[in-house]
Amino acid sequence: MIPSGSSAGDAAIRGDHPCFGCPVRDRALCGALRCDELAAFRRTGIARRLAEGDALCMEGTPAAQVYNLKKGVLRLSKLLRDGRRHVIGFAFPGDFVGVTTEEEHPFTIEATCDAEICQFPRGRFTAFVAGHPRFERRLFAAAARDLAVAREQILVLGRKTAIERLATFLLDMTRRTRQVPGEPARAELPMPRGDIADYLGVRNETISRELGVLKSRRLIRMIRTHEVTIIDRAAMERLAAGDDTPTIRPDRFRARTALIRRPPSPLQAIKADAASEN
Amino acid sequence: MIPSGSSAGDAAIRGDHPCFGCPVRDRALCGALRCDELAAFRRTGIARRLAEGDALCMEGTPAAQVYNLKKGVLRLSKLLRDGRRHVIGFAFPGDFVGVTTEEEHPFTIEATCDAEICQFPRGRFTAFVAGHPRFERRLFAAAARDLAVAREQILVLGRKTAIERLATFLLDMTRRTRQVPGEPARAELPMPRGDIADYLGVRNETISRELGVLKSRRLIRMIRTHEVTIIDRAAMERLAAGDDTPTIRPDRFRARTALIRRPPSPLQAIKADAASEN
DNA sequence: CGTACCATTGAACCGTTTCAACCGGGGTGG
DNA sequence: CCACCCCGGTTGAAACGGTTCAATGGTACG
Repeated sequence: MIPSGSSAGDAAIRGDHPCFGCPVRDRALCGALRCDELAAFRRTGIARRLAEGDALCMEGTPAAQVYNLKKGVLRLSKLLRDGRRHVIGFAFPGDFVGVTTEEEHPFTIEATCDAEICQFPRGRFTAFVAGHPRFERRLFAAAARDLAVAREQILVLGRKTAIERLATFLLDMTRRTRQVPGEPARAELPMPRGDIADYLGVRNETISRELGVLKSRRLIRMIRTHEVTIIDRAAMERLAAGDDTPTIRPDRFRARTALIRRPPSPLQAIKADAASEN
Repeated sequence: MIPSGSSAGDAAIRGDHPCFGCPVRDRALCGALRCDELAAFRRTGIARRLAEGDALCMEGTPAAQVYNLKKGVLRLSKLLRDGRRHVIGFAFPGDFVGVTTEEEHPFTIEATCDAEICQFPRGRFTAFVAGHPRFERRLFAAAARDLAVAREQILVLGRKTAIERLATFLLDMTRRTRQVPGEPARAELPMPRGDIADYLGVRNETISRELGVLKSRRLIRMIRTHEVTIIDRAAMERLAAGDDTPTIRPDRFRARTALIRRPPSPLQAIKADAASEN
């Protein structure tokens, strides 16, 4: 709806630029800034390194900072009062996290492995955003993307079986993993099984078991504990989309609650929709 | 983070204004517009009435229109390929729906009961937004709220039990229902049980059963099929927050996957977080 | 006054969890 | 240097929560 601002950072960054050598300089929001703007922005924050397990912020604490991930993978999670944890999502290099309109962080952010970030005081970040509409548009576009992703995950958690969730996740992870052209798709899984389980709303034993099933069905191959390759991508896509041909009970997966009460809608809607785009 | 623009529509709308008598004139995005701006905006779209079950748009079809709900409740849903349905959310008066950065509608939007909407061609809507920063800010704020809601729902679907999901939903619905001060909280449920079930990721039989449990536990009272009152709000809040005292097996709900690897973080983070806000 | 549809209730079944044992690699200390 | 331990991952067996299938009740509507 709102076009993301075109990249403005064509000029090469020189050695004295604070973002010199930054792996995400062109990615994400930073890419929307001119060289000098970027430098000014960068100087409002500081760089930090995180070890595996370090927490950036805790759910419920004041949201005083926002973070830009340069390297590694972060885990965003929420807790129920009795200790049940759910992983809302993972953040990858280039992602901004901790950006919220609330006063408190809505979730805990931790490193699943060694990571590097830039960290900006919220007030200065907000002020900078307000002064740079192109940056603001990108931020909006990122929020819109996050929203679409979150709603897709709602579908995953609300209606997919364990093996379908896992297939969906593995396919997602291939998009986050560097691919070798011509070779079967790889998925690196930098987080422990428990994190994947808490992300997919199942227990880690289930992740192990269903990985085993995918393996025995020849859909994937385990390279290492934290790396798989997709052997039969088409079958994986079908499985993830909820269009599997079940092995055991052929009648189990037929239509459940389809019920679309009335197709697109009578005359009125068709006329209205077709009539005017712009 | 980005403040929502202050309401600009103080001047009363006169009888010749296209929004005269509109129940959501001050709500939502419209409230960000001056009287004349609002009139201009309103004239880019048309009003429509929907009967229960009418579809506004279908998942996967081109997103040609955006809609502003004036009256009634809409249901946003997605389908898996084999027909399993999930309700992503409900829309209430004042909500804008169908706003997306994608080319296609990410979900189907239908009326759960008779409803009234205004409908705007996407192109004109986008153009109007681009020309009215205050409006755009509100849109961003709405997206941020939707994102927070979606992530809360992820927690619900990922980790809560059926009865906890239902308690969460009923409490949410009290916020969307007009309350009588001094009386126990009411929740109107304008949608059928099947919609609630598909929203909470369970079957409608489960909704019936768990409503029965809440009733027998004296937490709620059923007024009619589509209205309940909350008798013990504190207990409901505890239940919804995952802090229930289970009746059957006292040991079942103890901490599960708590494991916060390292508290807030070592020196570095404390210093950094405390040091600078703005 | 039937009929259609939603809601409720019952009983058997199944997918996932729970609990427990075991495996294997990497780091540590004797 | 190697035994030991620790911890994440895997595998097995039993239990449970929610589903599935089926029958019944209730109510709006033609």
